[in-house]
Amino acid sequence: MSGRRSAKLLVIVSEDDSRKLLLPDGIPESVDELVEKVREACGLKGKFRLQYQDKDFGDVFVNLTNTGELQSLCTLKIIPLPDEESFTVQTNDGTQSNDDTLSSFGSGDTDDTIILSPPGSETVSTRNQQWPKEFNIPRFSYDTELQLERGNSLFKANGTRLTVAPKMKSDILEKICDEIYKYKSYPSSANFCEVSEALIKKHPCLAEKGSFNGCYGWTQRFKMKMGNLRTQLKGLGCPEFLANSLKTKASDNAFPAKNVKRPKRGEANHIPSVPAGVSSENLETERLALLKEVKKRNNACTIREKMTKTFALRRREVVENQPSVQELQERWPALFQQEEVEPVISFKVQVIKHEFTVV
DNA sequence: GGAAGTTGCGTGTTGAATTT
DNA sequence: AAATTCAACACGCAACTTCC
Repeated sequence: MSGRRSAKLLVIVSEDDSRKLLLPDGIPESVDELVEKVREACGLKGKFRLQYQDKDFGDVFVNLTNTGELQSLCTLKIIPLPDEESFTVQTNDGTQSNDDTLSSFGSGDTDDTIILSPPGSETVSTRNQQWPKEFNIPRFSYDTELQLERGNSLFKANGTRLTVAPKMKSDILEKICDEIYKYKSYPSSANFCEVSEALIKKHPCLAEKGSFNGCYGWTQRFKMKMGNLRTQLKGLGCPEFLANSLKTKASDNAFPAKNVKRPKRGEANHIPSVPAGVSSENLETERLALLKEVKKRNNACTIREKMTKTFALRRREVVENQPSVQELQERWPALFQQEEVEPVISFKVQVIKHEFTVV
């Protein structure tokens, strides 16, 4: 049991905000009491749940249902929950902030599991944020913002809608698709719909007259812009899209899609970018080093670190070369160790759950 | 189970707007 | 005026869904 002895806990409020929580009366017996203590100490508003590091599962964060799991010096993580009121944090200087990082830090989801993010994994993939509950419309260029401001006040006054000039349209499409790309390269129709609804909610002067929801045209434009963006990125050699390219795989250039299976819906074929400052040669050296490390005992930490580092190289091999299991086993023996398999299974479960929430 | 219809994606192209 | 950019369109195809 938690006992009545004083306790100290580390509370991770957000990615770059961790705080020490002193509990002179010890760890409370109920989770609700503890939540209130954390809320008071950190100045939190809105709903959140707590997660603790579970020793049985290699210190991954697990939802806290019983304070008996805790001891002094344990680490707690705050997971903001979707709420009618937005989640806010009292910063150390007393001001309140609605921290954007929170939405990316916590899952912001109603799932009971967390996304496994081993240390340093954020450097492996450039896209580590889940699709937001409410899509944030980015700031456009000064020109566009000025016109929108005027347009919106005119719309308020007499319902006049703004006629969007081509330059302004380009600016809106580009900025929004850049924002979309932070989360997904293949958003669903529902995603596009959310984005265009968020756009006309923020800028009502952009609503369209003939459209059933006022933004169908924008939805179509975003779809096309994302398609054009993918083509553009593929042209620049972005491996994520080269892997999905039909033309590079087709023998018959006249009909590039002929006899070439497209990836199934939801299949990412994702190849993450190589971390900045790291070359493929470096990664190959790391792979060779890994071959030696797996032969040593009690070496899980080093292996995990090297496997994380070489994730991009491994994905490239799998997607581009489609090696057999045997080849993969020879080149990446650590991949078949229990420590590496478990996170993969967890991740797959996450992906499946995510697909269900999308559909 | 299979035919028919729908959706989503990549590709190539067009034409208007913009830049050089 | 020529070159470039980019939104938008048409098309072919595979994946997927619906209907019988």
